[in-house]
Amino acid sequence: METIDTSQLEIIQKELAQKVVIFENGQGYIPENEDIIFSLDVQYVGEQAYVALDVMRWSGELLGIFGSLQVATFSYIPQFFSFREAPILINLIKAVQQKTGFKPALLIIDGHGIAHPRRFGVACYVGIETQIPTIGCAKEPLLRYEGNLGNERGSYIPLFLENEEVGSVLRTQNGIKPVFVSAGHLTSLEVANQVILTLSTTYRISEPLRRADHAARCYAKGESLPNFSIV
DNA sequence: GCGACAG
DNA sequence: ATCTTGTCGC
Repeated sequence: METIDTSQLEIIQKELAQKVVIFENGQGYIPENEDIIFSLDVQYVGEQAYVALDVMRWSGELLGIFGSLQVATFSYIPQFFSFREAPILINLIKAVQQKTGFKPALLIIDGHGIAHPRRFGVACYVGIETQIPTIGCAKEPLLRYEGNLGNERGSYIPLFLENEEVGSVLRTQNGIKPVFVSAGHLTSLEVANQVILTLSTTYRISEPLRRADHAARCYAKGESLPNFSIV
């Protein structure tokens, strides 16, 4: 087992976090019908990373799902997840843009944005590197929170860091465990919540992230899938 | 000091 | 994330 000095990584995170731009509610990126949205997820087999990227329009149209096999070069450390996964995600985003010509207006990442101890989740890393508006949506919280969440779809309670609202505990389906939403770059928390809720039509997880998750799983198992192309 | 800790 | 059985429900 290799011990890693996370104190140096914390310094790097704090520096990079200064490049992150989060807008107040009502400002920054707001989705429009023609906008193309990229949503990504990864399945690991050891250090082999099977990455999938869903392409859809905000209007709902599915344009395709793309994948690539990459190798993770950084181990998973809680709070430092971005150093492992962001480079992998960025590689596929750039490859898909280059090979298909799709220009994403928004990226949706499986993980946190600024709802992170040093305001630098994986969605922030991807955002500042691509300079594309980015939202993070995680299945587990990284910041502690208190309060009672309403049982109905759309209920949410804020996630605070040093008295600042940095994210939301958002219920996407009635009576179902919530997800944890935050802005990653160039958008607002309000838009992040609205986008995730709007795209979570049937299940706890939003449709594009579910498709990416499913595609990455099939890809990792060598199973074929319609609309899926390796880039 | 001890526990908790995205994927 | 992954390792894992049966089971419930659409």
